[in-house]
Amino acid sequence: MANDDTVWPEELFLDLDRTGPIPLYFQVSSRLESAIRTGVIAPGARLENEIAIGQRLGLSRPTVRRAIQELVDKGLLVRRRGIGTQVVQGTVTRQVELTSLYEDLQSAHHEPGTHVIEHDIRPATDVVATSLGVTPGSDVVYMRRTRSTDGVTVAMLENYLPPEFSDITTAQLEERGLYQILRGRGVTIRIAQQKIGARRAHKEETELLEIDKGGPVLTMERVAFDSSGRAIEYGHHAYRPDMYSFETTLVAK
Amino acid sequence: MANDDTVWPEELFLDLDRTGPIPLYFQVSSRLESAIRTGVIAPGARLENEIAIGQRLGLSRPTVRRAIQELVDKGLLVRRRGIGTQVVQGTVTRQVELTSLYEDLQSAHHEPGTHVIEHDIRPATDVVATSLGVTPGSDVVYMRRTRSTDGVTVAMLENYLPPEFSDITTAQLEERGLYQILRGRGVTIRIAQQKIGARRAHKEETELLEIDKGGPVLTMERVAFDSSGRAIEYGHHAYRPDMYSFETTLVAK
DNA sequence: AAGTGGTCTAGACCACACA
DNA sequence: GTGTGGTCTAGACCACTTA
Repeated sequence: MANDDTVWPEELFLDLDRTGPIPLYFQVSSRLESAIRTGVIAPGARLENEIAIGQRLGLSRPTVRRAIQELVDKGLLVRRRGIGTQVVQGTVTRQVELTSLYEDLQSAHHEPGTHVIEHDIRPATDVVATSLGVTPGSDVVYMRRTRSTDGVTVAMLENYLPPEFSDITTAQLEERGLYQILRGRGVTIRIAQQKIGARRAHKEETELLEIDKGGPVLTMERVAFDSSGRAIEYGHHAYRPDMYSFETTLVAK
Repeated sequence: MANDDTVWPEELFLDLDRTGPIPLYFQVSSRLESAIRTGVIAPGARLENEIAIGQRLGLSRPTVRRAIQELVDKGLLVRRRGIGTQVVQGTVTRQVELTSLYEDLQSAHHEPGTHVIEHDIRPATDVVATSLGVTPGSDVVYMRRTRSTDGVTVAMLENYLPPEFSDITTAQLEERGLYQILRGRGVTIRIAQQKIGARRAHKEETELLEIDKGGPVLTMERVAFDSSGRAIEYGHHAYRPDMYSFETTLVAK
């Protein structure tokens, strides 16, 4: 038995709720995550082995393993067979998540704003029809918006949705993020395919985003699917590169 | 019991190897994945329930669940409680993986080439020192390379490594990707933090990447860590945006 | 009411790293 | 050899969806 294992404050895990709807593995992993992020458990610290943790918390090994696996997948912990589990040394940053830009900006404690430039119903071009899985020429919902934070315009967003969303109002779009509106209608985005690139700003983007003439924009093209795998949204977005970038943490399997 | 479940060809899973080193869940998930990608199992098709699959294959439910979970994480399958498991409708693309550009290009069936412009040992600037976790001013390995495919230069790469890698030769760098060299030395990259953005090309990039003057480049900044969580590589790269973009599939938890 | 995935248990054997 | 994580089993109960 190794004696240099980190032993975290007992209190951290003593009030697990076995009756409520929150899974035990999630209660453990989220508490462990905040302990790591706040530095209560230091980078490089070694955890006890899985069975010992299980005994300490009164949980079976698979449950403990699942909690640890969550944090391994987030890049906060590293497991090595024969060695043990350690807190990663490197800086900890947030994952790129499946949220809309509005929520990204919101959670970063800024004041997001939206302006709707166009919002109508129009026939689907071939590219749009293919992405959304509708027949070319059939009606789709189109919207073009700008997104600003603290008064500065950071992005221009063009989106296409299937016709069943034609009752979304312009006022709703100015108030909330698109994904928030969809969730309010019981539609949850589950999978998104994104392609990130760069190009010169178009004339209109130059004006709206206050970019120097011929300057660069960061672009993202996305198709999003709901829980049943049906395409819900196709969009291409242009971002002011000095105001926005994409951060990711990749974990190798 | 539902009778409209997809039943795949029995042969697909009848030769599971229980003696070899390949986990059963991996054998099942990889076969299922290729069956989906080749269209043997159609988009939208429904799978049998997990217990039935287990009986069919002679596996326990947790093992079957894990195999399915692998494909859910890749965005190929969707699971809904009370409903079942279905193949996603949308187009299937490949995940952004933790590989170097060299291997990305290689696997896309192109001929990658590398040219080393600079390769030396120099004192670490504050940014580099912070990223690699070394003391500012101490020696680090520096390299600047261009990467080409089919004779066209697509990227300019600047990288910094800890001093223990000072014996990597320029010739090695021209032959193989950096990550391949590191793996050959027993160093495996496990976690990487990336930041993707855009800016105007610098003068030298304009020439090397044959970009119009003042044109855009796609940039990536990365810190990579090994299995123990130690920083192994810091780099910032510039890509020709008409030749390269980043594709990702995001799956919401 | 029946069927599904979501969670959890209490064990077991194995491969790998290290002293 | 000892300790670790990696895999696997054979059950159990629950929550949710659909009929």
